[in-house]
Amino acid sequence: MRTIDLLKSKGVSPSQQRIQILEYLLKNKIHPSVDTIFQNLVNQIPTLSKTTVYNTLALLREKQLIQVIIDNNEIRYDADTEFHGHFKCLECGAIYDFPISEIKIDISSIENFQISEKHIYYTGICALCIKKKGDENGNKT
Amino acid sequence: MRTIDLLKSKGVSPSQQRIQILEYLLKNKIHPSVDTIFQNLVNQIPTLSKTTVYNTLALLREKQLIQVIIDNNEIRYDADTEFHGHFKCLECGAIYDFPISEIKIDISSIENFQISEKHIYYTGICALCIKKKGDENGNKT
DNA sequence: TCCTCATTTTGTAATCATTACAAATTTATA
DNA sequence: TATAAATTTGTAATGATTACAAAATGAGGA
Ligand SMILES: [Mn+2]
Ligand SMILES: [Mn+2]
Ligand SMILES: [Zn+2]
Ligand SMILES: [Zn+2]
Repeated sequence: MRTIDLLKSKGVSPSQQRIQILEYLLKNKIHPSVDTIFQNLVNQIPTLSKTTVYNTLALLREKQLIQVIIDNNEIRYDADTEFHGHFKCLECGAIYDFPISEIKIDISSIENFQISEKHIYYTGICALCIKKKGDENGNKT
Repeated sequence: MRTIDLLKSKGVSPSQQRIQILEYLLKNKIHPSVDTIFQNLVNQIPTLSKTTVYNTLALLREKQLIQVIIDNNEIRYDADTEFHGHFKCLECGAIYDFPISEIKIDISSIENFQISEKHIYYTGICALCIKKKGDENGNKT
């Protein structure tokens, strides 16, 4: 489905800014921050305002076209709304996806609760950064 | 174990501020924010500075005496460092615990990653707030 | 085509949690 | 007690997010 139709299907009128922001998220699965999105689109839309990025992301989230990743310092965004886990590398800042097939919880403590969002968020150091560190230590020239 | 000994066991010198902050977290399992902690302790320690609360919490976290709950607006703290899930009520702001016995993930995508923290964070509306809402609608006087 | 009104976008100022930092205080040690 | 190290404090700075009102856009009707 084209981005325009995706927006229309949720009753959102497809302005240039909205199309571009959603398209950026659909094409760049890097869980970008508001600032990353802004920096990458301001070339194509020179008049773009950061407020528009914030407003649009809030709207897209409301319409469940994107999800938000709770992060320590800044919020990051994801056009993949299927349930999956996220791993944030504390070294390079990258956020990786990982699939989750099942969670066993004793729901007795949150029985009758109405759940709207589920976040699985790991932190640590990614394989690339571990390797990089190893190389640095190995190369005692 | 007394709070003082708990601190000593991690090599942290037990100042009055540190004792009180950790003790507060141990006795009040409400996942308080920095501000809640500060407001509740400033009576006992009138000279207490919010910076000290921040510094102490960062130290206690480093020493793994407490864990941090990633939240949308503000960071919340938990002296229970055992792995468990958190549910935040979007209505009243309360954070509930729930036990997790097992998570099945396909680790192939994050193989060789070094994991340091695992967060399971749900949001929604708690049973109390659902009931409250129902009562309000039912009481059409 | 031009006008009008609703929607959307923009820019700036305000907010608010967190951090930086240097001075003041407390604590440990000799 | 004297001295140095560790800790705490208060204030200023930072930085992401939000509020808000003016400017731009765009669809529909005369
Ligand atoms: Mn993702
Ligand atoms: Mn907890
Ligand atoms: Zn990395
Ligand atoms: Zn509630």
